[in-house]
Amino acid sequence: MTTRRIGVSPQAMYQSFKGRLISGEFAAGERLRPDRFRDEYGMGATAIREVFLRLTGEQLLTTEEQRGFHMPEASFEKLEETLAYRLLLEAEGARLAFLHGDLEWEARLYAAHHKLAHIEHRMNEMAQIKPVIPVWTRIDWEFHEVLMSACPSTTLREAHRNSFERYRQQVVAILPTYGFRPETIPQHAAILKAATERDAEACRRAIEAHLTSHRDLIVERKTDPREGSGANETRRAANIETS
Amino acid sequence: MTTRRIGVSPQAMYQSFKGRLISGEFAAGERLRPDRFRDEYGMGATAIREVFLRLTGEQLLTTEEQRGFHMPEASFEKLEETLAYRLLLEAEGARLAFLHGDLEWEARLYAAHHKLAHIEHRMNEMAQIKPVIPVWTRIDWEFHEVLMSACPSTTLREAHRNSFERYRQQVVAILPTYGFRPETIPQHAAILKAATERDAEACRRAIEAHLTSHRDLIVERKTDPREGSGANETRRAANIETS
DNA sequence: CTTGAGAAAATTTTCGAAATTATGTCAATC
DNA sequence: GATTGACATAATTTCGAAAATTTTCTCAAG
Repeated sequence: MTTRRIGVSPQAMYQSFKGRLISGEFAAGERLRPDRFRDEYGMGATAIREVFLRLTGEQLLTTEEQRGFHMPEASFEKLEETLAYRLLLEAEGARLAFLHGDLEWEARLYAAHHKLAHIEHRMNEMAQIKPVIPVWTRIDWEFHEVLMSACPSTTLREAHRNSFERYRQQVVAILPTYGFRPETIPQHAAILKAATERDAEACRRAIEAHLTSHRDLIVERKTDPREGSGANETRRAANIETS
Repeated sequence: MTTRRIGVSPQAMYQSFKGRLISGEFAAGERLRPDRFRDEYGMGATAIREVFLRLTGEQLLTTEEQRGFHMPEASFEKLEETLAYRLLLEAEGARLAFLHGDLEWEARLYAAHHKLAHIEHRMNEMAQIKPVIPVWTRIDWEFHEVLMSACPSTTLREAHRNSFERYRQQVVAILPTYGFRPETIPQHAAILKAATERDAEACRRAIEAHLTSHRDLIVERKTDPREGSGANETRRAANIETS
């Protein structure tokens, strides 16, 4: 039903590859050739190419005619733009969710927050957080997705999902901690509190504080360039390993 | 340079077809088979299919595995959702444009408004506006695009473009006048005035009044169902002609 | 008259090869 | 020595046909 011969379905490949695009596996600007992933997914290059085309439509890949596919360029400006974009959508979605969400929704939000707080407290005591980044990314998404889930507009929720993905793509390309800091824990709690009190403006401020706390990190790095320009070196090295 | 053999480039086909998707040529839910347009564009079905995939990523087409491509479904709910989505992005974009726009930008906005007011006054005196809808759509887009152009976030401007296209797709599928009414003229003028005064809140209200004036039309039709359910009949008939 | 199984038809998707375009190399010239 | 042009190489994109899937049609049973 889901598998064809020995390969995976295009839909599964789409989901899988999107996860890789926003988890920092590839460096910004890196060229991605479809036939490079043929064996890995057991599909023809054309089928992979079609998945890439769809990801291009979602701005998670770029393409120039006759130049192939590339990872989108990353920059502080782009990070700020996608941050503001996501903030705009998430604050509005949360506002609408506060108007429509019932007790069931509140309960699901608490459940999602509990999972998130659990893993984040664990990360806080780990020396290397890199291995848990993919699972943390998923749980972080689940929390913000539950927050939006009581918003009745599917259009807005799907746009928010895309903004989340694009923001994360910028974050993992630029920030050495992949977006996690100890401050993240009370920030998520503040969002939960604002949601409980149905205070849209407080929630907007909490989300903004949550997202913009990355800026401190950027300033720190800019004044303390011990390890080069950031996370890209690690990323590139990881790529060399796998090829 | 732009043409290959006898056909057009995929990029040109993409632009052209997107125009057709938001001009009401196809009915909501209609199935669109790539090979149907092979002769028209002088390309293989696969190349057309790839353009469709990209448009799917932009939500201007839908696809289900093994079920081909379809026009997105249209409904009053979806119209309201895309309206709210576009309003959110355009109001924010205009707000930022007010902070960054210079005199040159203001001048371009007046130029765009002049063109728009000209064609809208002409439309107001026409018996059949349908033939000028494509050119009006383009000029209407130009005005709103110039309004956004002083917003420094490319991310937001591109998201707004997509919201405009998706909103228009809903409008032409549902509203018999394709979104044009006599009230449109002073509404555009109100947006221009708010921009001149750099009043973000007034601009937001003007855009909202502009977009939501369609609702009157829906209410009118619902209480006066002289011509069936709306514009779809005309649309479907036009399709039969061409097949 | 409705329902269901099986087969035929139509459609979507995939594939490998061909055509087109970009890139890299090397020699010749200024 | 640097630049330019031609040639060879590599990569991307496109194509038509084959494979896989869904839909439609037929016909018999309840």
